[in-house]
Amino acid sequence: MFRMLELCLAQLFVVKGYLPVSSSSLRKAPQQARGAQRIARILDAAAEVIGEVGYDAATTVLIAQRAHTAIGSLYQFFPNKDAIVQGLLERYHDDLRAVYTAILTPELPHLPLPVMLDRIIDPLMEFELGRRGFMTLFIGMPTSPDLARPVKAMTDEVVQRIAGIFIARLPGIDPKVARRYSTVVVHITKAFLGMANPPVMERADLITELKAALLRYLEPITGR
Amino acid sequence: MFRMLELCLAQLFVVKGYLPVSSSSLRKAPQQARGAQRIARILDAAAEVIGEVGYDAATTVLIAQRAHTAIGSLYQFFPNKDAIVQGLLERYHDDLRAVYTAILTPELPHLPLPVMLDRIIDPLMEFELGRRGFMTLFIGMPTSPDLARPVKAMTDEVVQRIAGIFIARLPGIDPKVARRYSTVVVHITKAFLGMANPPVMERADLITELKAALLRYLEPITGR
Amino acid sequence: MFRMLELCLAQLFVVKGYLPVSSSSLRKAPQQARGAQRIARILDAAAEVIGEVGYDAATTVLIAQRAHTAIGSLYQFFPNKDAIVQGLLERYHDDLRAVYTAILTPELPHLPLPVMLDRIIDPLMEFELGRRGFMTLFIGMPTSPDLARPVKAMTDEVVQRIAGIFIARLPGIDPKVARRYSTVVVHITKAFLGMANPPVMERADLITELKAALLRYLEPITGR
Amino acid sequence: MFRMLELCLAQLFVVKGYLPVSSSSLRKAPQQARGAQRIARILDAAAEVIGEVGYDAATTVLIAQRAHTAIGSLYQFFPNKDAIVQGLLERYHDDLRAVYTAILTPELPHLPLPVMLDRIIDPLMEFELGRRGFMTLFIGMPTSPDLARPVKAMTDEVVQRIAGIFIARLPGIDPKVARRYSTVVVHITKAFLGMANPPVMERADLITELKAALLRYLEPITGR
DNA sequence: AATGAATGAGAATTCATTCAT
DNA sequence: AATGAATGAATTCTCATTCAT
Repeated sequence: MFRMLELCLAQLFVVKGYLPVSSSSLRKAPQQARGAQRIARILDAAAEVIGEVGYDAATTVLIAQRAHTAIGSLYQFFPNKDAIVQGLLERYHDDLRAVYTAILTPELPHLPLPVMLDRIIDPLMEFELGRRGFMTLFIGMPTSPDLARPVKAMTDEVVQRIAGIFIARLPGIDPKVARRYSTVVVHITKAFLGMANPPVMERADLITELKAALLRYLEPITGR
Repeated sequence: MFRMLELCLAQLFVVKGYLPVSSSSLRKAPQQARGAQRIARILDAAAEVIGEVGYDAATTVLIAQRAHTAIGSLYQFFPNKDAIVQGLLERYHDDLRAVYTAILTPELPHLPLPVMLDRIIDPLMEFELGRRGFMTLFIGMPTSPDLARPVKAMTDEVVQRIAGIFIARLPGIDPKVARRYSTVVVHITKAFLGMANPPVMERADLITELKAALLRYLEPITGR
Repeated sequence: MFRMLELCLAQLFVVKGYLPVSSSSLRKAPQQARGAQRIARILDAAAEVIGEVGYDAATTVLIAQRAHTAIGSLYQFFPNKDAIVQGLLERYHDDLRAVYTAILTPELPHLPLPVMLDRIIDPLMEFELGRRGFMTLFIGMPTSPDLARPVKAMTDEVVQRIAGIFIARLPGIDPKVARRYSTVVVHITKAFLGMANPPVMERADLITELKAALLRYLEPITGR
Repeated sequence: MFRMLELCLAQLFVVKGYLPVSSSSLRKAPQQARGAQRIARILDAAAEVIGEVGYDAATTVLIAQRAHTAIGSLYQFFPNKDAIVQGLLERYHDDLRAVYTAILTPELPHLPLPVMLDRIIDPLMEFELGRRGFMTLFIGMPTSPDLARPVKAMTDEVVQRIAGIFIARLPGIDPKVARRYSTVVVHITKAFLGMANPPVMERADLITELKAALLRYLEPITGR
């Protein structure tokens, strides 16, 4: 009887909650559909809770409650608390890769700079602003090395892709220099993301100013 | 006997550790010089420990040990853990105010932009890069509202001062717009600070690029 | 498809695993041959796991996995964890009875003491040294009363049988005294078993010394 | 007020509870008399509880309650549950050493065998039968390697000392052989200890039979 | 009957804070 | 005032057992 309700709720969540593609942080792969849904619900709950109170204050019990799950179920799939966050980061990472795949068309590096920035920043902002848990983890540099590593890996990958755009646009550029510019671009973007979470500026202004800052920073480097 | 040694050590620390000017976070004002030194030592220790392991992992016992103090003594001065960090932030705030007082000379707003930026950024960077505890707290947006408040207050004050420079430089500017530019400048600077702590770039490059980014961002706004 | 494989595996195990004669610890008697095999597999698995990690660390899930069975199936046959061990002990008890039946021939009490000891100790040692799970349970005096009871019952039965040999050999002996000697013999034997598991002595020496100790202890009592 | 009572109780316990000599398992050495008493009380409680329910079922909360102490206090001195048992074993080991020092007089190896056994077994039995926790740990071969190690070390030491007696008594004996006999003696003694805990025999009979068994086992080896 | 996900009481351990000395 | 032992609520994680499929 409650089971029915639970299943219906699971259906509602299914748009939001889905199985992470790469599941290396899981204790075991779920063998029933129920399990996959529950994993997704736990990750959604973790994202919410972490977004609200931060990593340390996000207790496993709190996450389980938010996921309408028993604490034991949580540990059936995730070996420990860190693994939950790793799972979350993996999911974000996969999502992010999907966004990049859509952004990085062959003609992108050769577009006029303002257009190129629009093409990059708009989908990225839409992606990131919709995920409070993501921002908390991605911006707030976690202290545990097990968590810092995937966050750094994710950042590095983004830096590498942006550097790739520069290299395609300016074939003669020293790759190290390209990485340096890319690093700056990524961190400035992170900074603007940080302005959105406890919002210190109108969101429209935020995006306008981010584009302005990046445009002016890059113009002397890449040309219009 | 140990007391003697302790006092001598306190003397050595006295350049670094000193009593915060405003002591609203203290349980009571220290009655003796020894007490003031102890408070300073505790704040130093807290800064170190937080810089090393982050706020949550910085236990009160760890801080007390680092300060060569008994945990009971710590609680004699600070009512709880948050108060220690508040005290730390107050002290940072006071330090920062001192730096600003030195920076904000009447002629500053009228200097050529690159010179102005040098005058602002160099002492600021020197100040901030020397304080790991500061960066951890100032960049990592603490989750507890009691801590988020002073951090926000501090950031707002900096934003206000920078906005003041813009207003002095461009008398007709809308103060709201000035604040917006100032907010951007401050957050970009924060982002570059974040690149220093687990260092992702040479420190010299960091400062060069920060100045470049701000210079180009501000040039169209303030003129050279 | 997997079922086929499972049945084949069950066949392979069938020499080792068989249904316990007395099945008082079972939730219900298995209705099909498959069920009996499954019970045997579970008991085999329990013996292995308990022999390896001890009773407390032998989780029901571990036992089920080792038995290539779902945890739910395990609970279909055994009402709880203790019942598994009780079933194991029952099986051991039955095995032990079989060994004794073979040992206790009518002429046994009248053989020369060294021959009698050979006839008793050799098959007993062979039986016991081959069953790590047995030794763990039988020597390590379980704390739970539900488990201590069958272990005690088993020990008592062995004591009784050995006492019976003494009484047959020395018709005038006080049965209480016979029991006392028997108790000593059984516990000394247990002690030597304990030396085998994390081995503290060559197995050959072990048996030699056990026989020597018992021979010398019993000689003055029973005569050669 | 409660403190007074507590201190009085501590006085009562002081004959039983005392600071372990070697305190390698402690998290930190107690710096106040209160702390030393509490450590002793915790060890006493652990011995009782383990003696009653065994190691696994002896929860830290149960031990703390029995010691009239908060769980936190327990962990102030002992880093984890294993360390409590290690501390207990250390204390037993020290006690045992004291007993041996009293037993092992220079003339011991040269006394008539029955007298020698009396001199060894009587104080040893008195020591061991008074300590249920000791027996549980010493006889029941713990599964955790961290606990098995000290138990083994203790057993080895006893074996070594007994072997020393044999070597002193029979100067030409192969030390390896002496060790073997000693091992047998120690394990037989352990077996008789095991008969005392859930008692299977009158204590007087127990000691009589132990002496008989050892006397007859050793007579052919060491002579009367 | 078989499967394995779900449940939640209970275990070990930590740490902010208090309190006796 | 200074010290550090004492406190216990809170946290992470386990595992025997149940239940939906």
